[in-house]
Amino acid sequence: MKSTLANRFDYQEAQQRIYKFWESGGYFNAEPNPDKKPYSIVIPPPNVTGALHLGHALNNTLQDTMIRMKRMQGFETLWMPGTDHAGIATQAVVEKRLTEEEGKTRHDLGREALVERIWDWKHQYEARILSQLKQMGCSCDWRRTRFTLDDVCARAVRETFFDLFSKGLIYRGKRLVNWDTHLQTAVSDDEVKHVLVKGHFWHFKYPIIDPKPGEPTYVKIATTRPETMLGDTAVAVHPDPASALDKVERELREKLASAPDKEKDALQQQVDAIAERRKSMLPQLEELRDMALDSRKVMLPLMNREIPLVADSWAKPELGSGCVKITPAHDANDYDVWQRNLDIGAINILNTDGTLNENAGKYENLTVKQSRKQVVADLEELDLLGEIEDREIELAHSDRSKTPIEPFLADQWFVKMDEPAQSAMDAVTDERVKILPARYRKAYLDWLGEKRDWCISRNLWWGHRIPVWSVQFRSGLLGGLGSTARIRERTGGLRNELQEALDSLARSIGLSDDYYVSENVEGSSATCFVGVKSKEARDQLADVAGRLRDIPPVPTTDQRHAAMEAIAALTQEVEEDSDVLDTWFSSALWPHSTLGWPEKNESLDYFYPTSVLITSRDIITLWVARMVLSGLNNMGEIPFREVFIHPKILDGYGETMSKSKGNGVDPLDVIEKFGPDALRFGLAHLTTETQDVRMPVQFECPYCDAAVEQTKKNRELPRVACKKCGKEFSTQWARTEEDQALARGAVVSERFEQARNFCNKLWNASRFCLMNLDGYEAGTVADADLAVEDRWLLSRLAAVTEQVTERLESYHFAEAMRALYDFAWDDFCSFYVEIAKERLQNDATRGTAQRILAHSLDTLLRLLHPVIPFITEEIWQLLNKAAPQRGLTKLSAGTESIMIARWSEADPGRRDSEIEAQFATFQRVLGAVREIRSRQNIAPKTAIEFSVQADEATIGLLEPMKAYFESMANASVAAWGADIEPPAINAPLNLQGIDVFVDLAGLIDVSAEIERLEKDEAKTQNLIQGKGKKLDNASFVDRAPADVVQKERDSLAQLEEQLRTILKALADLRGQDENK
RNA sequence: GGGCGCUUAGCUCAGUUGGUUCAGAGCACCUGCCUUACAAGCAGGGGGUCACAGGUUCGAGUCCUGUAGCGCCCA
Repeated sequence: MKSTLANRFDYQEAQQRIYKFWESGGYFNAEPNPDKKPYSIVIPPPNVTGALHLGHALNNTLQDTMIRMKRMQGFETLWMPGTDHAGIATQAVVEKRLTEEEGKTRHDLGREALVERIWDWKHQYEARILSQLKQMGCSCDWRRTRFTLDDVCARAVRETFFDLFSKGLIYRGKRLVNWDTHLQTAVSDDEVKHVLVKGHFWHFKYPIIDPKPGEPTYVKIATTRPETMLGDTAVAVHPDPASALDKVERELREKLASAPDKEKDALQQQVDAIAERRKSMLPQLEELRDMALDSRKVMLPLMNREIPLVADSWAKPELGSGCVKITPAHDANDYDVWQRNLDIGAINILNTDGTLNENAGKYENLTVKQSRKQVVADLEELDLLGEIEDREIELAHSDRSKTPIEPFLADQWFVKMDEPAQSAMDAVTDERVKILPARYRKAYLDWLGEKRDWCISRNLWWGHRIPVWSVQFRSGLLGGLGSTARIRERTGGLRNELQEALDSLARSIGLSDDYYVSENVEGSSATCFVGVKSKEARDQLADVAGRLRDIPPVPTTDQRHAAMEAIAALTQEVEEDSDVLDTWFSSALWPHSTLGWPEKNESLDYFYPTSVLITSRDIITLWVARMVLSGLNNMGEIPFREVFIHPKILDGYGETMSKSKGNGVDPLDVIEKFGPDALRFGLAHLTTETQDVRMPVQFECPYCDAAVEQTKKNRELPRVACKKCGKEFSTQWARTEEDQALARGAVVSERFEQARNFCNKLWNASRFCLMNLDGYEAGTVADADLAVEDRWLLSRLAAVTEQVTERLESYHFAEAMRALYDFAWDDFCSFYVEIAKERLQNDATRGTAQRILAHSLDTLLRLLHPVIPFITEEIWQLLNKAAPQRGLTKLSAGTESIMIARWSEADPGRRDSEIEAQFATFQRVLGAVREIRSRQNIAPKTAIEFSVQADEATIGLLEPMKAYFESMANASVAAWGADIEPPAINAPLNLQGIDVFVDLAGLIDVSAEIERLEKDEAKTQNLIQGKGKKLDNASFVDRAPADVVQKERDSLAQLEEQLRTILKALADLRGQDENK
């Protein structure tokens, strides 16, 4: 075995073999087990739009690390995997491809065919994503894999919708939505990004109708979107312009009083401008206000529509003309004005595709852009156009299509948020859900605190269809006109009849309570909505709809037939809502829907609430908050006890990584180059408490492996030339055949090198152990048999075990990695293994050294396994062969897989600060000898002698380490003691309380040594001076704690001692120099 | 406009409850080593006015205030 063990871990070969071994062992599987405590995590389902990137890799590394540690700690551990359908994003990529490759739109294809294509896409990317996770080593229970659009999730969605619907928490309303004219759907506020663009500010004049003498003949307004004037329904003026101006002035003066000088001028100018306005404009604004109160009107040009002047505080007397046009259907602020002045009405001038509709008169069918141009031209013609200013405008863009958003009045479904939001806030405020790091609590609470109703409908085809049907009653049933109360009574009766007929229909196929007839549609007495719970119930309504369109009914039972006839007698049209639900509506249910809710089952009971959610900060509001409120609503219980928010990975320029920018890193490229363990260790090592980490990325030349720095420029090119070999390689942008023919340059980061090197170090240290376990005899080790270095290592091991456990459990991943890295490299490899080399040569010491090596390697592997599972498993298997039984005080056999080995628990009894201090002294002296050796350029093969002057206690500590100075520094002790004579020609090095002298007879580079000592002298002088000053400072001596002062005094004395040594050595050397 | 962060070595980052032989790590750089686990390594070394300005304190990279720059989120 030992001779065949390669000096590098072949992760390419081992990766699949080990993963299969785990899977076939069933170690990933979780089943409710009353003898164990549950620990569960649901994966933030990656969306199937594309493959995973480095951010996902980080996210999943952290989850797998926690899962693997908890599994080893004896918890029944479930990591629930799955993917998300991501409505808009996925439909958009498929539609885009459809256009690019076939020149077709979704309408050419039709709903069913498009959805089918999206399913194809989903299958392809889901497979890719799951494969990526597996290659990373993720230990999910794959049997349970879910998709937000699968049957299990769909059932949970329908159940939730039906519940909220029948509680009256879901309603339909005309609301201003962010309309994406390209995708032709509403998008949520969170999917809108504001971009600063260059635009204009156009000033218009609207004539006043029948001005009285002395009154103005027109009002001036301004807009950044001229075409919206076609939908104006009012012009507003402030109801109390005088006090509004006063208020603004007061605020400005306050600001002025405390402003720094350089801002004073600008503020003063603003104050002056207000004063000027009060003089020149206030009378007219007050007059307009009076006219508004008198119900006077203005003439909307081009449309020749009379629209009222209204008094509303949205008009700002300190800005522009003080008057503002009101377009309720196309501006959020104007919409609010409408809500305060309902009489003015709202006129929608847009079609869903962004062209103007019939309400725009002669501008119908023009695009927004065209109509804007035309409106401006026509107003100019009428001499109603004022000045045009250049201005930068924050323009809302759809994050999905990158096209400008049009505010648009549309029918949408909403969830009332007051109560759900409050419940979700309470859960965090009272810490049933802990958000870590705590600073993210604020974002969560602030957002929920707004309690804005949640728009849950999306005008898409890909997603959960909204389970609502609109029903129109037969007109004859409503009777003639009557009072509002009469109509309400009558429609109420019809709804009851319909509900009864639907209940009967449900019962006829063995369902119950699957329909809920809601209030009438806003403004209509003939139409109401029916919420539908189950899929079966939905199919019944589809049949009813067919029956109403005279499609012959399928043969059926009498009861069902009767119920359908009853419904048909009541209704003349039954229609399914064509929209789908916001994706977040289904992902909000993820923690319980994946466990089978609403079906009651053991897994749900056992694993819910989950233990922790690990995610990144950009979806705290979109997802985390909604999961909490959905969990509380459906389960009556929070979905997870903790939320850990990890950093985002940015590129070297501080920009987020993304495929569309070309700076995205594919985890598989990193795995190929550095291995899965290095990917994971590297990512965990980055996970500090900061909110972002930077990762400069490079192209890797496929020909010569050179790293080519990625720049903002070359990252967008289809081909890049290697800086080293000059050959060109292709990038992700390669489209032409010529480009694609070139070898592809992967995008990677050097930041994984450290982790790769660490894995290699671990591999080789293990290799060393394995090679030296020949003749290993299992057995416990008595404390009396432990050497200094053994006790030191065991003390360190106990400390590290405790640190790693504690740090991982509190999500301090980087700190845990640092502890492991430092221990494995510095303590275990650089010292323990080096010392062991000497001991392994000696039959008397060999046995104990082997046992400690086996035991400590065993422990180290277990501590590392959650982060670097592959390499630790491989070594574990080898160790099982070389040393099947291991343990210090109790022997036990290595488990068949390290995955199911017991997590190491720190033994506080092994902690020994004295031994650690003693060993540190040895390390310092050894370091001093090595330093002098190196300074003097003494070849490693040349043996040297050194002396140590220190108190007897220190020498006593060093005594047992004597042999190791020889094996580790090729240096032997000439003399050591409290009172020794330094060698005649020596290089001294001062440690606190210890002087090390290396005998340099015949070896010395005198001038180099003098130079070094002079530097040392200066440094020491400096320190002495600093300390002297400090101790001369009466207030320090008086006010600082006594022990601090004493420490300074001791330290000064020591420094002075050191200085004497340096000066003496310098004098000797200078003498030596002259002698030469 | 509001919120949350960041600014420490050429680069990417650590730095606990404020205490001068702890300003540190990895990469990069320099010197010397193919020392039988590891050259993806070993032994050493150089390199930082801790963004800037104030303040609190006997003492500030660390606490407070302000300024500048950068990033992200929300309006």
